[in-house]
Amino acid sequence: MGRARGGRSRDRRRTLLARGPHALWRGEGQRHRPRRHPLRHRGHDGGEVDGGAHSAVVTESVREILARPAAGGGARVRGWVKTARHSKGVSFLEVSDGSCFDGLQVVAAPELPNFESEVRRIGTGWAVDVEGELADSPGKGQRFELQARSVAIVGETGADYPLQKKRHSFEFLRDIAHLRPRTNTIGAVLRVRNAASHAVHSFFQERGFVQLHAPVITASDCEGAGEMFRVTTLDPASPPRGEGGEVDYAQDFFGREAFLTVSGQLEAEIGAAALSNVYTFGPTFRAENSNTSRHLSEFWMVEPEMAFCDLEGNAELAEAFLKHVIRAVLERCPDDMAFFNERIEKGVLDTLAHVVDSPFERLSYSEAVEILEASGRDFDFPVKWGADLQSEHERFLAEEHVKRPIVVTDYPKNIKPFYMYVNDDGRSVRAMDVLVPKVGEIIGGSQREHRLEVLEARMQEQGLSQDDYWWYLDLRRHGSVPHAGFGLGFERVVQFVTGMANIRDVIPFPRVPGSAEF
RNA sequence: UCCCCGGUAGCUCAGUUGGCAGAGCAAGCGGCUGUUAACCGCUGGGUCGUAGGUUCAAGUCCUACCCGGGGAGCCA
Repeated sequence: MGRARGGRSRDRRRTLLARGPHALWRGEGQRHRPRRHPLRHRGHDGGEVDGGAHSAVVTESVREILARPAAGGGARVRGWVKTARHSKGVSFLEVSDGSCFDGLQVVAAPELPNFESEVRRIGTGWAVDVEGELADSPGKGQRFELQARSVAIVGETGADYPLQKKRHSFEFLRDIAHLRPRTNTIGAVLRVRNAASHAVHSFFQERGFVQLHAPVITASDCEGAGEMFRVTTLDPASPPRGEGGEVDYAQDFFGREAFLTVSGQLEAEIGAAALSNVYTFGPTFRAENSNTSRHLSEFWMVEPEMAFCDLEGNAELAEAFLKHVIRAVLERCPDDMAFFNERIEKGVLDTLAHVVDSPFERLSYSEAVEILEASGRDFDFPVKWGADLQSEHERFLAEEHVKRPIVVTDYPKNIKPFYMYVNDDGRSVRAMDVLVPKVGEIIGGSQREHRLEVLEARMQEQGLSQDDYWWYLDLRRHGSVPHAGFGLGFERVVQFVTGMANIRDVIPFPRVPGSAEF
């Protein structure tokens, strides 16, 4: 960011960047205040702020301009040209600032002093600062247009600017992740992702949950879940070694082995054992060599944990939660969602409306097995009580059998982790998976084993050291209560809502095996 | 990690039985009074993923590797 390349203009840009968040905060607040002349703005201290070309003050966003009740009055737009159409007597620029799906059409006439010298050269991707009069547009495709009084060039593009006015493959866009937020699709994804993220917090906050900040660095391999990324400051070329030649992690930064977290669940359980209802929402890391459209090495996970709660309450919360997030996105991003419905996955709006309006299907694992056995399908993997459900089984249940999200509960004990509550039948645990069409497992959760003796027995069965989990066991010695929670893959929710086929395209900077550019 | 498919211009792709490397878009130049992925004309642009091999001749056939996609496993 602060690399000193150019002289003056570089410095100015840095100043703008430095003021950015503050200016944005003020811009957000504008919506709740009476409208005023868009070219004159008040600072937060009430003073007038320079509306000149280099002010850091955010004027109206394109979204706000397009939401004006009527044309007339001045307006200013700063953003990036999505497409430019030039003819001899007029130039059209579609300018987008990312505030909404649509750009604002700018009409530039030859009377502008820089029409020949600059305006007619403007192409896709140029950054511009335009002031003018907002008018009803005589053309089709937009309600308003900005008739420019001045068009200032802020930044040009080189001849090698890769984004064109045509469809690009998502594979290509991943290679230019620094530019792809400027595309229609990724821009829409990022706005939807933002709305969904906000909805995660609003859902829990409205219900009195406390957000618990789980650690990113952890010393124990929490659930025995998958490969973990090691965190170390030892010299990889010559780490200190013990007498047997093994690496001596006692000399490492934390005095022991450390890793990036694969789940905040165990810490969330600590929170629930005091604050009753908590949730975590943060990045999670898995070093699995997974190469699929549904896995990332770094992803965001939402993990609520509730004291005095059983599996039924857990499932109810999961259902209410998904519906809340979907409703929030539909309400807040209608234009973006219309685009996804049209260009990315036809019918996704109907699917989401159906999900929001109908209750999730509930099935026990045993019932699911019976349904699969009775389906007459020739599955690649045989269906048998005791074996985990395969992708093809989950897909059949969610996509064909009920055609909406489905909650499968009470899985065989042997295929689930040690911390899940053992049912009275002794062979199943109070686990649940929420399966949705296309994406598959979107939520995994359980009622936790809060009985010390049972938990210890389970850990012994699975060969886990009680020393490593001493604090987890200690929670069961002091005021232990039934509790439950789940983990939800945030990117999978965004995938489900947008209809995007590949999870790498719903996170701004995807990390997958062999790739951590940007 | 396994199975299948692919890699040709900046992008998206075509390339016949092994016989001169192609198109559309983009870029550059010119034209066009209101466009909507604007339109019309002209011009430039190639390590055919990489390294070997077969052949008079390889984008095309063979081998290995690299990268990407789809599916599977693992999971969220």
